[in-house]
Amino acid sequence: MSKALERREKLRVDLIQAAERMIAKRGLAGLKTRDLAREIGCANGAVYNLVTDVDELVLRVGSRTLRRLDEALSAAVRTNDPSPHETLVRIALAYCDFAAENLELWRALFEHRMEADKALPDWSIDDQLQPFRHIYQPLGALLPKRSPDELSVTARSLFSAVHGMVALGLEQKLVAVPLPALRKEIAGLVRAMIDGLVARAE
Amino acid sequence: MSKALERREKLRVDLIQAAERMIAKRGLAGLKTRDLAREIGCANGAVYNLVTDVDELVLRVGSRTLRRLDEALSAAVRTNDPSPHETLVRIALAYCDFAAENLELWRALFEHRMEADKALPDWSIDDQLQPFRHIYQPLGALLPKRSPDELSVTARSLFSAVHGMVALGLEQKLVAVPLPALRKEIAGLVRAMIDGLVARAE
DNA sequence: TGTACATCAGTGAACGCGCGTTCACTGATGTAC
DNA sequence: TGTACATCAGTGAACGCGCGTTCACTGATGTAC
Repeated sequence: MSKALERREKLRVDLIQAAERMIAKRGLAGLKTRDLAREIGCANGAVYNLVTDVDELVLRVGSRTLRRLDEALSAAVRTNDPSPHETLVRIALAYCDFAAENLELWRALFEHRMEADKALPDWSIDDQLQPFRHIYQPLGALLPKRSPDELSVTARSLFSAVHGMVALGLEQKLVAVPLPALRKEIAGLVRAMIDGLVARAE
Repeated sequence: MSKALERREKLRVDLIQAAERMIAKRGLAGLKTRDLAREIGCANGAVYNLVTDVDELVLRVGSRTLRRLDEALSAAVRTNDPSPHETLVRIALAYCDFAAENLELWRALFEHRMEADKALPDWSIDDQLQPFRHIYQPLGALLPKRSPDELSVTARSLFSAVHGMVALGLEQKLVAVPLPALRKEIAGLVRAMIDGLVARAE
């Protein structure tokens, strides 16, 4: 039996990786069970032995994406320049770079919607909260008088603002912004935001 | 013939308004030609005499939404306090309020994607650029040394940042943020951004 | 070691649903004489 | 004013496609004796 379980587990991992590649290449809407089955060498129906749902599959891929994002942000935090100011700028730029390099996977994080009645599993919710903690620390150093709750809220706002710039910047719907220009804009606005926040806190 | 044309034109307007109501109520994904036809009292096929496409219909609704957004922002600009600083805050809050009050219509603006090969018609592109001009003016007053091009870019960034806060704030996917708290956050961060931008420009 | 049996992963055809779009047809409205 | 004809909006059944999911069946793997 152990051999069978192993095989099954390997196939499950294959499936999730194939789904990841497929989303990365063709976007969330390009994810099809039949193509996945062909890719990992099994029948269409077998997918449902490995995973209950396409929804679950998307969430598993999302989980991997969030973990990689988390690593990218971690790397941006631990660098030689420990100034919280510059750390926050690096985090913002790392976010921008990650989104640019993983465009479709990153978009999938926000595009995906569950049916109204189906709840997100706990492991997925957990994943989604991780990235915030990187912002929380340096922000606390800059705004020492804020309570943990206030800091959470501000961290979230800061993240949202950067997210907005990245999202519309990479959209390219109307105006194509070259990536270096976008990075420069983000760095500038993050510095301005932090300056302003610190000045107002004094 | 004029009678017929009039009737046809009225039906066209009915159709677009019905589509608007339907998106507002059920979201972009809830828009169905058969429901629309029933709503305006004609056969399913007749829709295609009034409009070439569902895509066109969505863009027409988007056009109306953008026009209303534009009005809301205009109203935020012309108030008794002419300080560009506070004007920008009012614009941001007006954007937030508009999004909250027109949640699904506002979402539809960003969710809708044309098929890759089909281009946006000119009138639609035009509409989408209008809202920026409200930010441009007061921002120019605050940053007099910037060139028009630089100002455009900064205006866009500022808009994107506010958009991000509104988008994630209204998402409610993980953490539900009450609207008043969101407004306060936005006002705070916009003030900080502007302070920072002005300070850095000196 | 060998045989009978049980389990369950794997198969792929078929179900089911939803929906945008088309199309042959009709009937009301308008025009020509 | 009346008749024949043309036009074209309006009809709704049918097409076509895509795709997630199910399900009766098979065959390989593992267990009991």
